This record gives sequence, structure tokens and C-alpha cells, in this order.
Amino acid sequence: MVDTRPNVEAVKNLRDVGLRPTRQRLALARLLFGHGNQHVTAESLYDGALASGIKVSLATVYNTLHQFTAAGLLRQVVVDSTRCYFDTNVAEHQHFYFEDTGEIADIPQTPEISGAPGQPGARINPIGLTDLPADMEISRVDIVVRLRSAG
Amino acid sequence: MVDTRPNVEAVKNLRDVGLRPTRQRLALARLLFGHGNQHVTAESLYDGALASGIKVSLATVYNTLHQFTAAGLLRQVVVDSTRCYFDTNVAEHQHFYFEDTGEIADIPQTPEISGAPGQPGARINPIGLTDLPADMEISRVDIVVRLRSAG
DNA sequence: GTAACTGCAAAACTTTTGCAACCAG
DNA sequence: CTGGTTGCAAAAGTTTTGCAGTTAC
Repeated sequence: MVDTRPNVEAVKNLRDVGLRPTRQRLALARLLFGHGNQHVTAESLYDGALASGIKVSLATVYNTLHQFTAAGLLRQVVVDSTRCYFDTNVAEHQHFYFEDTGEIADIPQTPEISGAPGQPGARINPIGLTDLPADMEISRVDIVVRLRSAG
Repeated sequence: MVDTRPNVEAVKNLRDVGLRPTRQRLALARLLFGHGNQHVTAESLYDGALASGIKVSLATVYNTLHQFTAAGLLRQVVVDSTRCYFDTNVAEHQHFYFEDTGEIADIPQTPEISGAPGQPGARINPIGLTDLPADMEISRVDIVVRLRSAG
């Protein structure tokens, strides 16, 4: 049973990023942001929407994911060259990738691992990255720790 | 003009990893390993092969790239969820990804950035990665520094 | 009313697969 | 010869596109 009451806050959030709060966007936003941090693919979100009785097309799911990403509500995670993952956690953090299952998980943040907040790449500086190509700046540093079962 | 003389060393290298040294594999190996480190996609290698007058099918290029990767001759680089890149440099190293052009470059190794040789993930340990999920071991740590033009 | 948005189906792409023909040893 | 390889074409899977119809405001 999905709560379908209009959500004043969600409407405002969408407006704030310049997106018209349509039925589909509100429903997808509820699925994405109403259940803690998630890592979704277009297909998994589409399946979740259908399972919740939300009427939406796959093309709209793709559009919405990209619009939310452009608006800074989502972050794209590249770990697998056959699928696009989107992360509802847009804070600086890194990922575990489970090679056996294809699943993704956030690497839990510890005090030691944190860099200066809001500083892209701050966390990697301690390991010696100082020289960038001319006229280039860091957009983001992606770190994926790929895991396999031990033994 | 491509040198097409049989290459005793290349034949030996392929045999060493258990691959039969066929015309196509030798030609692709020459393209891949005869011109310094490279980052190729299946399509770019296929185009390069055609341009060099090598008769090979795209399916064989895919097969060969995966066989070479499984044999440890190549390493797969995941930076873009729409394409598979392969790197002829199989040593521990990280990549720049140029968001504007989609190109990849190795991050030049400096003494400060190097970790213990042959220790997967050794380089990232200094930034605090200590706790892994139960019964898991690190297969590899991928670090991609995504760059955009400054200004 | 109007521009933005959605849904559907088709198209575009990359990658994989199945199988007959081919070739290295 | 014989099994591993190759080429082709078709299939599979994900993502994008074009356009008519719908919706938010």
C-alpha cells in the first residue's frame, strides 16, 4: 500500500530544481528518496514502480533519472559497463562492488576516511595526487573497491 | 604499411597464456602491444585493424579482448557505462577520465603515489579503508579522477 | 491555451550467441 | 584429421529518439 497523498515538500523540492512536479516524477521521487539511500538502475526503478502500482513508462524512468541527476538529486555510479546505476546518496563517498552478484554498497564513512567536506578529491589528496593536466580541474574522484568472496 | 613477418616472440607469448597463435590474434596483439600503452574499445580496435588491412570480424575482436583480459594481458577499465575500455597497461595504476571528450589517460606514477607493488588496494589503505564486509577480499581498487576543463 | 511532459514503439548501440566453415598443429 | 577459432548474421540487452496525445499551470 503506497501513500499517494500529495506531498507538499516533494513538490517544493522538484520546483526548486526547476522540474515540474508531475504525477510520475513525484511517484518516482517518493520511491527513490522515501526509503533511505538506494542504488537503482533504470530497470530496477521501473520494476519497483510497477510493483507499487505506479503507471509510468520505461522511457520516462530514464528521462527522470537523468533529470534528477542533472539537478543534483542523484549521482551516477559507474561500476559495470553494461548498466547505469544511480545513487540517492549524493554526498562524497565511495563504493563496494560485489563482483559475484553485481551489487553495489556504500563504503561506510569513518572519521579516518573523511576528507574536507565539499572538496571534490580532497580525500584522495593524502595519497599523492597533486599534478593535474593543464587547464583541467577535478570534477569528481570515483573510487570503487571491487570485492570477491575470500577463500 | 604493416610489418607482417611472423613474430616469434608474440607467438611464444600467446602460447604461454594458452591461446593458439592465430592470424587474427597475432595481428591484434601487434596492434595492441606494439605501440606503447593504449586504451582501446572493441570498436576502436576493430577500426584500427581494418585501417591496417587486417581482416577480422568485430565478434572476433570482442572474443580476443576478453581472452587477452582473462589471460592477464589486458585490463578492463570501467569509466563509462556505455562502452568497455581495455588498457594494455596491466600494472597497478589509476586513470584520468576527460569528461568532455570521453578519453582516458593513465595517471602518471610518482613516488608518492605508489603503494606496495603487487598489493591490490595497498595504495588506498593510507586513506583509511580497513573494514571489509565479512568473507570478502579486495579484487581490485579502481580509482578514476574525472576531469573537466577549468574556468 | 500553451509549453512541458509522458507513453509507446521503433531505432540505435554495444555486446553476445549459434553454427557452418576454416585453420593450426 | 581434429578441436580450437573465426566470420557472419541474428539475437539480446540497455538506452535514446520521434511524435502524437496528455497534463500542469
